[in-house]
Amino acid sequence: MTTLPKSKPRRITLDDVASRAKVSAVTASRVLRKPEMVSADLRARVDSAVRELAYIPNQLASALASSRAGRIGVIVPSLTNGVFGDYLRALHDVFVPAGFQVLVLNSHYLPGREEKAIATMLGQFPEAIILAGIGQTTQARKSLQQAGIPVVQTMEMTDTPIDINIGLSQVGAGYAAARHLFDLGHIHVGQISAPHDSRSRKRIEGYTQAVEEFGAVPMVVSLDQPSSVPLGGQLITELLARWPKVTAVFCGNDNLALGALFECQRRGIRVPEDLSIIGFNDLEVSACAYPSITSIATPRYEMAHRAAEIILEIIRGTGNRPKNRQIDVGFRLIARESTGRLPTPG
Amino acid sequence: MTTLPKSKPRRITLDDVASRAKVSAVTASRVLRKPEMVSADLRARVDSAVRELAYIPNQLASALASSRAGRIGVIVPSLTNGVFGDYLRALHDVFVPAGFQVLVLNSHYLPGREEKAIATMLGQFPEAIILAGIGQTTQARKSLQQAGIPVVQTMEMTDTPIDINIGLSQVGAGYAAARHLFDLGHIHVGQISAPHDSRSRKRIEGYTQAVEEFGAVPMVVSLDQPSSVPLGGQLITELLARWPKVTAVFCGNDNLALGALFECQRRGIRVPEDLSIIGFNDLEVSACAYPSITSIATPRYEMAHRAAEIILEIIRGTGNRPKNRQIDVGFRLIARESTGRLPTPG
DNA sequence: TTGTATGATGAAAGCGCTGTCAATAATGTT
DNA sequence: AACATTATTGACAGCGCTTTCATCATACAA
Repeated sequence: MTTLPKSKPRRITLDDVASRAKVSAVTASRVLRKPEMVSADLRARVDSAVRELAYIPNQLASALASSRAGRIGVIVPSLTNGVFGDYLRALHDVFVPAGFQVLVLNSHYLPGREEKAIATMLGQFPEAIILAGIGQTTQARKSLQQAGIPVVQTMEMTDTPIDINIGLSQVGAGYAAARHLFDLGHIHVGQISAPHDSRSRKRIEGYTQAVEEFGAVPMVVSLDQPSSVPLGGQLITELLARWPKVTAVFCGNDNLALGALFECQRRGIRVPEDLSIIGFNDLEVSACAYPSITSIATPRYEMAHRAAEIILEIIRGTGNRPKNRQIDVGFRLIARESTGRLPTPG
Repeated sequence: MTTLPKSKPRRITLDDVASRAKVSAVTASRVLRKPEMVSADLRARVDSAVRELAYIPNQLASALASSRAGRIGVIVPSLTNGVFGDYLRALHDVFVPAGFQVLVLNSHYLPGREEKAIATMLGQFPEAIILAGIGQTTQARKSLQQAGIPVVQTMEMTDTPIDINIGLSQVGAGYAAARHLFDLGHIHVGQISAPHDSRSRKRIEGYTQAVEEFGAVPMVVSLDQPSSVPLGGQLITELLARWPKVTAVFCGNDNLALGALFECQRRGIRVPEDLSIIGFNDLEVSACAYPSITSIATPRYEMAHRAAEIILEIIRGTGNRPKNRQIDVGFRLIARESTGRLPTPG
């Protein structure tokens, strides 16, 4: 293997800037990191050298030398799921102004992929890691604990957090959703979901609790696929085929609810007169659908925002961890047009 | 400032692995990078040391030393917009198996933010950069050209690519959408959009061309906001208030189309009998909405896939650039239920 | 047997930057 | 005037890894 004749243009380094400004490299570095330590004169010289050479600092070298990468690692199970839009936005809103970079990796809802993503992330020396969910593999937990950086598990609650846990009770929220339907007088309450992640399964658990409490029969249809709007149509079709008496359905998330709604419209099933539909997550679309979709609002933005603030405090502060390592941000039922009282016959 | 008493646990390094395996650091490194160069005996010893110590290589150091970061920089204007879901998935599908990491930064549809994102990205030593759109600032173009790495501009076409351009004619696609409505016999064809990005504006341009060609009057309502489903409802309301005779509308994207559809349902406007609606991008939801929404399908997955493959070839290949630096991947009109022929009165 | 490819291993030298600490100049104090 | 204090600046030594390049066995050919 010989070197290509194409001479690769050498990149501008700090030394180039320094020699152009006729100062030492250290001074040039300081102008960029701690300008207040450098006299106005030299600072100006360095600044203009930076500009003239269009110098871009090599973050790799910087991070290696200072062992502060200025990075926050985030691992989410999906980039396309609207749920993580608000979540990521909140993280950016806090970290970017604070001078941190947010690195996002996708676990595709697979614990194995998440483990790999965590290893990759750790190799980048992040200063903290934020995870969605609590279902990390044992190996992953170990690596995270060894890393000695703040780790925040979000979205759901656990009694054995790796480090810090901020989320909400998915079982409780699932229970609340089902309970809402029973409270409206429904007896035959179904459930559809794409239990790709443990949170969906927890919500089913909550549903089951409510069903048992009301002495009803659980009717669950689920397909282990990525959740999507069309899937909601498929699932509701299956549910109604299996249990024609169903008058209300709890959909594992708002996308499924929307798909279910469309399918009902297509088949002339009136919502909520013939079938009540409740979703989960309260995506933006649910409020403006027709009919608007009842949902459980999860404070995703707030949750991520608080996670980010806690991390910042730990990183910059005295290193003290917050007193309570477990924070429950709760949820809220938003009743809309898609759920209605079961009409008493006659 | 004193050192914290909390002794930070030193991280496992390659030297730790090497000494545990009783080999030199170089050998340990080779076991990880080029295992075939090391004898089976030593390889086994190093491998088990890696496992026992749960060693995670420091990518920063690795990248710095080899000046190959193994990273591809991607800058998209939005993470929540479903359009970029397929796009990012395609990039992952190609790059991850090839041993590259995909770094995603968000420009929030702002050229200034994009310029900053490009600078940040360049500071990470990516081996290639993929951009959405062609509207980079002059400064950004300069930095990119200087970087000496492959740069791919996607989503739309330009005659003056920074390096490589793969996309589709947004003007042409906008024209096709409007034309479809005129061809169905409509005369009063409106347009609604959230022209946050230059692509939306190009599509309006295409619409305007078609309008002129048919000797009709352009009727455009737009709000410079992030596009969303509810916004579609607002915009259609405004459009119908201003031009009540409108019988067909071209929505800048499928989210707006969906919002418009819901608003019509709410107000008892029948789609397509009273109003035809065509969207743009062909998101998954459009096919299963009721009525299903006519849209222009853009080959986002294919486009990103080809971009990724071209980059891989350049990086690993002889350094030869492809012959044609401009690739048009086209688009496709998908007629569905939401657009119909204008009923001839009487 | 001697010489020479071949393969496996390690020593040393950075990659580009920042932390530390020493050196110097500028200022204030008695 | 002699000293102490403070503000600037630079020399040097790594951060953890990879890339030469030299070294040493080993295997092969003559």
